[in-house]
Amino acid sequence: MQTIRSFTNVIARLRDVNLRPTRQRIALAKMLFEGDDRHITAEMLHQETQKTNTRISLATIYNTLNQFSSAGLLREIVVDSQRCYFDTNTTDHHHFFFEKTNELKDIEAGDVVLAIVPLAPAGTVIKRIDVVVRVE
Amino acid sequence: MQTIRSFTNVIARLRDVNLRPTRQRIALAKMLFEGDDRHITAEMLHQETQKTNTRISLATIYNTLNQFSSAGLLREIVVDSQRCYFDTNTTDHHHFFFEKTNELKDIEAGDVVLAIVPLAPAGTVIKRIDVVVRVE
DNA sequence: GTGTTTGCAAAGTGTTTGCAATTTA
DNA sequence: TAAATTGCAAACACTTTGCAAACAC
Repeated sequence: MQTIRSFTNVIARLRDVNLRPTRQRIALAKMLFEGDDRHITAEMLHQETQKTNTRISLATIYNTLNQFSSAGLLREIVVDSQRCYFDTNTTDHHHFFFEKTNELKDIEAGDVVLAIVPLAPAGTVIKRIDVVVRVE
Repeated sequence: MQTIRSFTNVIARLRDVNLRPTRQRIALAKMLFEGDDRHITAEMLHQETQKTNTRISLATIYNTLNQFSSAGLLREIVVDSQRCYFDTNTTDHHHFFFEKTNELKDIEAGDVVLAIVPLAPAGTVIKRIDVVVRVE
């Protein structure tokens, strides 16, 4: 059965990263990791839980997003100094940011290629290169 | 005389963008636009004013940075969802962000080159492409 | 003088935290 | 039952705003 399989998948995924599969984490993981890749904020997720009679406090959602992010299940995207966005796609890729709607969209791999990558300043290591194409 | 010339330059620059050259704006413009390019936050500028007996309220600094930015005198850089950074270099260029110290550094033009630039999604126009190289 | 700008204090956002109650293993 | 997690409310950090006093022209 689809629901049972995905349920156990989510639990295994949480266990893998040493997070106890609590009711809240399972519910959030299912929302985040089943279906297509998503770009979400804490507030968006919170509203989504409320529509589905899953009662999870906003504080727990913030904490969970940060835990998932530290565990490598999510990736934080910085595009706006007002809000934290998280991406369920943790592979290397870049984003369009729609300034009118505050929405994010993945750029297809291959549609952005850096011809020259700068050397990290002495004593440092490149952790990540973020390319944000701001459109309006 | 150096001081008088720069003083009048700053005033002309403010007038150019239709901002009345008030005591506060002149002081901030001098701090920002004389000398080398800088990456600053409101709080950093505020501390700097306090060290030089220039009394300017934090609210005015926030408002002034936003006005300068709208006027094209500064450019906002989004690297951290906690703080707004402004860059006095408004020409096209990219940044290193040092995650340990929260500092920004320009990447030399030519050290980042996009080999392929994505097409803007239908109905949109690219406003800007930001490349942030996060180092640690 | 008239309209603009400032500074203050208050309000507003988004996020984190301390702690008692609850849940997981 | 021991350790981890949750939810609440309070605290936080950064930023904006309303409004009276001060300033620019």
